Amino acid sequence: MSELLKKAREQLTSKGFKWTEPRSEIISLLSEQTDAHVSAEELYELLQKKRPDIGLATVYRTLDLLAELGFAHKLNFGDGCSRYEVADSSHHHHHLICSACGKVEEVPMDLLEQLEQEIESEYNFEIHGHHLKFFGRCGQCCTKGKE
Amino acid sequence: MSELLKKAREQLTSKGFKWTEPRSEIISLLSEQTDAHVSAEELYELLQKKRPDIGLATVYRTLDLLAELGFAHKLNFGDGCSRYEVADSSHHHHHLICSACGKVEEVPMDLLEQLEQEIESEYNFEIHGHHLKFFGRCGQCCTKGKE
DNA sequence: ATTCTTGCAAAACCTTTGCATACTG
DNA sequence: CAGTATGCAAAGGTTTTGCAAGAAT
Repeated sequence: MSELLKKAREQLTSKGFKWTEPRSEIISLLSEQTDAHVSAEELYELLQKKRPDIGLATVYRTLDLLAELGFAHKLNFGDGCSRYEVADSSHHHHHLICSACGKVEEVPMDLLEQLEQEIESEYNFEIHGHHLKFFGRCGQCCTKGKE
Repeated sequence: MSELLKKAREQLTSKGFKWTEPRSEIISLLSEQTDAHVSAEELYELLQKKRPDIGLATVYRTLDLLAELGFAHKLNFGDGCSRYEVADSSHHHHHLICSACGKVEEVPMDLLEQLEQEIESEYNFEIHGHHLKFFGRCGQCCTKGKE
């Protein structure tokens, strides 16, 4: 079992949740989607190939659980469904969303820690995380627009 | 007619859209919701009191149009529906979302302009806007949790 | 044994769409 | 008038839920 799965198992069982095959498969598959932000439906489709016995509702329930435990991030790019990515504390990043073609790019930066501290002290709000999205036009679409 | 409505009318008509009573009423009502981030459904309910003849579909269509024109911001706080606020260039702000009680607070800061410039030059992405959300626990919920 | 989890199908929910009618410019 | 916009109801898509059966500790 991979390091990641072990960690997930620990987190789940320590909080009274049970470690089941469907959960293991879903977490494993989600963690393989390093270049995509998958929706529940997409993950379910991928899962069908290997485990056609696992239902869509279980995918939804597991992803929600993972998001609640902080193991995954639930993202919204405005395309009508929630999308998920594994939370990785060593890989903080933001998203660039192209309004023209819908492409989502990641920006590996995290320059908000100072801002977070300011807000925590000034607003009496305990910050657990943040989500920063930039909207605009990607390089390709900018080029196309000028042709 | 208020300054804001005039501006909206100009923006709409200059782009070939028509200025109608439903649109006028919806924009007017949206601009009054200064302390709330209303959903389409909520705005529709409010509108019912004054104009029961305006349909829900028109509210959706108008809000979408306003968001496209940049006159309103379409927001997602993870509560299952889109929420809207009038875009006001003089009032840049971010959102603090309490995971415990769901309350959304506004932070009147905009410290991202420098970061935007860095990203634009480094990633060849033309930024039009951003959404920054902080998740955590508000002061009230922190206090409750400790009791 | 007890508690949690699952699959299935149905339901709930928000949002969009088709179409005939009504309105704007 | 021509082109948009609207209301209504129906359809669409995503997500949640009830419940009986199954699995984990």
